Amino acid sequence: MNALNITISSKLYSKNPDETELGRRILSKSIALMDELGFEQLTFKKVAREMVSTESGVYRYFQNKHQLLTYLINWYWGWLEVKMAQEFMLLNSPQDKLKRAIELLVLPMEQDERIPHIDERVLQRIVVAEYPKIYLTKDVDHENKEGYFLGYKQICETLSQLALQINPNYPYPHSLFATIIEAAQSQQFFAEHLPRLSDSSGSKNEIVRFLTDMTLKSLHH
Amino acid sequence: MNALNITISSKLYSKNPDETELGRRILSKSIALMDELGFEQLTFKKVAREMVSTESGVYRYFQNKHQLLTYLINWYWGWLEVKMAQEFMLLNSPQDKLKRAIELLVLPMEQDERIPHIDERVLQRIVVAEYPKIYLTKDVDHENKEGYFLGYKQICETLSQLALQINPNYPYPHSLFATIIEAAQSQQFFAEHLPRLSDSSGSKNEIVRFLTDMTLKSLHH
DNA sequence: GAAAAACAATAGTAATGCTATCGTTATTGC
DNA sequence: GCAATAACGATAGCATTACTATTGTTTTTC
Repeated sequence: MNALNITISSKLYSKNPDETELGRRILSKSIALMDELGFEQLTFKKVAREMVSTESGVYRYFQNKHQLLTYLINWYWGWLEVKMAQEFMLLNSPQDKLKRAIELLVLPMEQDERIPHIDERVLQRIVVAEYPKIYLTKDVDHENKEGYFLGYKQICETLSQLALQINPNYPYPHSLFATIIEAAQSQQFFAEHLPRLSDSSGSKNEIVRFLTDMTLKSLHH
Repeated sequence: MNALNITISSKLYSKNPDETELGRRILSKSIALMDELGFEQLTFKKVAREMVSTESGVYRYFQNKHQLLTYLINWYWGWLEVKMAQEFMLLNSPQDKLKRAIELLVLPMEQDERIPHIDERVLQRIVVAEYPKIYLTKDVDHENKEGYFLGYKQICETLSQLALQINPNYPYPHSLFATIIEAAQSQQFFAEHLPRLSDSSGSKNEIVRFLTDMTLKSLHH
């Protein structure tokens, strides 16, 4: 738990990085480095150098960089969930809530000053660029039991419940929102790097419109 | 080019594996091993051992395992494209063609005896488990210029054209089919490993119905 | 039958992904 | 306030990985 009450499975770290200076420096520097180098080129040695500590220092908090990435991505989903809960209180219709949820998934977010060691905008870029790597692994079943993907599943469940308020007979709410959440990430990536896989080159608002259109039409009876 | 006229960018290999015995053995054994071990655990040394040759033998055909994976996945898209073209000739309405395309994306396919060194069903499993790794890289822009993703873009374009026959005013055909193609893969993965991100635990037909519903509703005006 | 290409075999190298040890410095409990 | 404990920094070590290079042998091609 931290300032924002984001819960992350304790299986996702050896020692909670949120509770110490050194841990928060690991988070801060590994977010910056992962964004710069990408997951494959990141090593704990480089993180250690950047934060002026040692490799073994990082290993005391995370077993390996895969666990670190999983932690960061779960942190992001947890944070998004909190944001959504806040914003939903200001809205009434489930349609409006879904629209707002899609905006939060895609549009860049402002930095939260209460958490200075995590740059949410950079973290969002990491999620876009790396998120499927946390589950596309031979260990997925084991890691799933350990709660590695709770953040993702939780946000999918929340949005599914909203969808059923619009159309209680819609048969695929989880598939729909897993697809929407994934598309929210991959369309951002495609718009930037593989524009022929997208119609929204440039504007993120175009992606929001596409996803909203797809969601509401799917739920229409 | 091979028996089926699948074209793959010559940047995707050092020496065309389709043209020699050794090359085809590399493809055959690396498909089996990648399926068994996963991309991360695969090494050229293991492939060499399996095919009774040497590491340097594999390096003569592919610069590294990332290029090998990209080759395999492009081969798959090319092959699917050929399949679709064949089946479309038997159908008239664009709706029927789209439905059939979605079935081909999801349902297991039969082995093509003309290509004994490639097991299409195993290759399909590899695509489900590994496909985003080929573009989620810091080299994506450079590799894109080299034609690393032509197979994916081509199939997306073909389906987009079909969609516009149904609704010429639909504004997001490429985004739609990039999303459908991705969801076809990820829903198979989720149904097996992360069932709370899917409503189709078990039957692939359920996934087909979900994707068809989403596609046709999206195109509805 | 010569030249060129493909292949097998082996060696070597820098980097990676850890694990282990050990002395020093903080923190905590009593 | 002091002992016990945990955290940290520094360093070493090791098996594996991801290549690159070399050299001799076989096969193909012209």
